[in-house]
Amino acid sequence: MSEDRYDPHAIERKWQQVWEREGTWQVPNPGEPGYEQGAPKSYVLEMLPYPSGEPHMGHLKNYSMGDVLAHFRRRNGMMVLHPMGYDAFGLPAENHAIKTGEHPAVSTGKSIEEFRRQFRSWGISIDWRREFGTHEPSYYRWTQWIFLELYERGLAYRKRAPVKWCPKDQTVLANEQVIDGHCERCGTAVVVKMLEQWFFKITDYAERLLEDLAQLDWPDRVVTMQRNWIGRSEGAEVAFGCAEPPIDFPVFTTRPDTLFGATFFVIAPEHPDLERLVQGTEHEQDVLGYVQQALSESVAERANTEREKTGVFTGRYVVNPVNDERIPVWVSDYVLMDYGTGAIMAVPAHDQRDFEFAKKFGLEIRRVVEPVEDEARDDEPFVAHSGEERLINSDGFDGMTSPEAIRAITAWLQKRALGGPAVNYRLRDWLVSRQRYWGAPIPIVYCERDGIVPVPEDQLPVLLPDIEDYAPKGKSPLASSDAFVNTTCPKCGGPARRETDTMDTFVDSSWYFLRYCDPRNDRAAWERAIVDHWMPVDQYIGGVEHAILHLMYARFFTKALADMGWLGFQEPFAALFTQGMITYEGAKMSKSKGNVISPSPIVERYGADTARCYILFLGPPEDDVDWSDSGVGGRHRFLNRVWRLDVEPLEDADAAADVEGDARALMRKAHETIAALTGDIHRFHFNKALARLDELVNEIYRLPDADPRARSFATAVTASLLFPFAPHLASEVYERVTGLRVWEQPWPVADPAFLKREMVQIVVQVNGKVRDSIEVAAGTEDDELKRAALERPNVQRHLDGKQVVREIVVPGRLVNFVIR
RNA sequence: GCGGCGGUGCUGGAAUUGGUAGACAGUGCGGCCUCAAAAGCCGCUGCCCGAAAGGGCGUGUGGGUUCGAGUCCCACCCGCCGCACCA
Repeated sequence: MSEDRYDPHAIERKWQQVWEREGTWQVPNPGEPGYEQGAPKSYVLEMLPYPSGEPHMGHLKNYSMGDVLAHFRRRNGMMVLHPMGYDAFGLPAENHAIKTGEHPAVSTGKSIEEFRRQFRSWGISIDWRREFGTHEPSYYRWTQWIFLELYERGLAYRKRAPVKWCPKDQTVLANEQVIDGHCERCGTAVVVKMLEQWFFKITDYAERLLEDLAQLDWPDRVVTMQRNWIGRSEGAEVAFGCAEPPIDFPVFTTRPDTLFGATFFVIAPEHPDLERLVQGTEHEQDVLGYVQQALSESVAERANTEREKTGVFTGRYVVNPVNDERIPVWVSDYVLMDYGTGAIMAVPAHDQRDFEFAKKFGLEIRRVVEPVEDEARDDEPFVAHSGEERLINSDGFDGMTSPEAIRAITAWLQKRALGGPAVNYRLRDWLVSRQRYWGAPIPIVYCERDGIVPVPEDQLPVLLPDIEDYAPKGKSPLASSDAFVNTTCPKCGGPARRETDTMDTFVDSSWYFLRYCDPRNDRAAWERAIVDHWMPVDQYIGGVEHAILHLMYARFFTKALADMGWLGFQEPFAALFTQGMITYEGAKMSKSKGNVISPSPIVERYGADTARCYILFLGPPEDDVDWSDSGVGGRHRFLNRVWRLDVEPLEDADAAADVEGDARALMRKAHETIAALTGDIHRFHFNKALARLDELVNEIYRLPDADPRARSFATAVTASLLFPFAPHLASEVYERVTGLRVWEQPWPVADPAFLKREMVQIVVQVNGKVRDSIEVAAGTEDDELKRAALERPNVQRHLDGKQVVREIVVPGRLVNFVIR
């Protein structure tokens, strides 16, 4: 085979045609023809791509990794589900439409076409029969159905609330889509607006989302991020009552032991009861003016902790339930509506922020917890909380330690129905309305008589209409389509208006992994038995940037749908691997920055096998790497060397069982490689796996005169192990050597008989420094080892007649002489 | 501030339990082949001393444990990531 050149394009075309023709990577559902009863299933899933432009290096890496695992698991006897689809709704396509007038469906369609073409050219082993885009009515029909299911159970609700608004994209955003006060998509500073919007009640699941993290085989840092995001904290809820007007203000605190130190009260500018509180008072104008100003500031400005505290007095007082003291109510933007109850008791002696506020406005600072030592100064708050401090100025609780007081005061409150133990979560409900065009319409109509009416299931999908003008105007572009908006009430038949907002695209991607199991079902979103068979995803692979958003939402959907009886499991992704990003010149690749590197020039020049191997050879897959093509040639050279291995056909796998000498060493190397590389794949050490194949191939080249049977065997092993990484070349080489199809062969198993070494190298140290090494038969006795070591001239020189005080022998490893 | 991760040649990286640091690759240099080039093949490529044999140093810094430390312990420095006026 050495005469002809390695022509990756011819080889890749050939094998892709075979797989295409034979449907090699299709996997049947249980009960369908070809389904192997009793074979373990494995669902290998890479996060679905957002189709914009063409694939970049990150996609190549993601799907190459997934493909290695899919192939590996198939050859280990598993039925592998390995599907592909497109997360096709979303802002970039819509913004493109605004700029060019090209309908998002058209630009998205083109992009999908290109993604599909390239994925196929990479030879990724996908069951293409299961492919879909989330923008297809046959898909979003069921997205809408899920919305209605959530609505029916009170998990989707409509509410007027302060929400994050992006002035550039002219749409609301979920909390999770606001990064450091800026829009996740376009980077514009986000502001707060009062709007009526649709929410999903993810907070009902906070505790379970937290608890079930324990059963997941996920990277620690992703689990930590989710835990932080859910933000569970234990404390107490305490009601502070206002007499005039009569309003109760509950607060959450983690420090009920400091209740006697509460000298004032602060509520957030967005607090729904604020207007009522100040109505008709002389402070009303001041307060409303302050609220106006606070709301006009960007979220980022407000989050700046360096800034001096601001606020105004409301003229009202609330009563501290532990001592009946009247304390003044202030409004300030340092209190967030997003956390707790939007109101706080201020304890300036023991909280940094309250302290700053009290200093600025001359409010009382009363210490109620005594420091253990005299470390606390009067010009700063005492916030330490080691458990040893004791209470003062707190009536019957004086002398208790903080932890004791927390329990005692909480119990005291509970007994009098003034409060009690409480758990607070940072997690907020998921805002899903978007005032944008390119998304799944929310399947709701508004009727003057019947109010909010869900679109009946048999009228789904609510189709996204074609429109002329996609430009955002502060409300959904769908609102300008009379034909869409005007409808009849499903209940009373009277005139009604459709909801014109669309759903956040994260809704689409919160259940796509379920649809892959049963993608052509037009009677239901899925059949439970089929989904229960494939799910959960056994190995999920994707970028760490989805650690919170997508992964939290998908978990929530799974739990909610399981509670409804549609699913028989609680967690969607049993194991997760987060790949590192491929940057270019230090920056994240993005179309807007124009620094996207496409894999296609490399595929065109060197072939897909080279591209796949190179992207996995770059380094540990979880690490970020800066793109450079400087090593592509090296991977291509390696594949070329595999191609040029000139060996005789291998009659059968045992042909080389009894070879001797160099051939024996080669056999051992082959078996060692099988053992080590198999472990590498289990641990996602793909770069190491490929390095081991380099070593094996180098060894075959180094021993041109070894028994041809051993060389053939080693070559077949190389092709077999290379297959998950470079499937086309590996198929070709394997077939030429063995006449067989490599993917139909079980994954090779190392033969322990070949792993045993008859000779081992023993390092000889003197005082822990390597001075020589000796080659001895494996299993040589310690005394014999020491004797052999002592004979070495270089060892002698270092011993130099000095006294050996200790001899350490590590079997199979080393001898160390300790001298004085 | 809180939480997490990391620091190894010129570069990407390797080194199960503490046991030959630098596998494998890239880059560079030298050689072979060739009319020439490409491709390929061979050798060298951590720093310092040495003709060589060999020796000294070396895994962010300082200390410790150990016969032996990239690996374990303590302190520190630097970098990256996540969260953050969280009550």
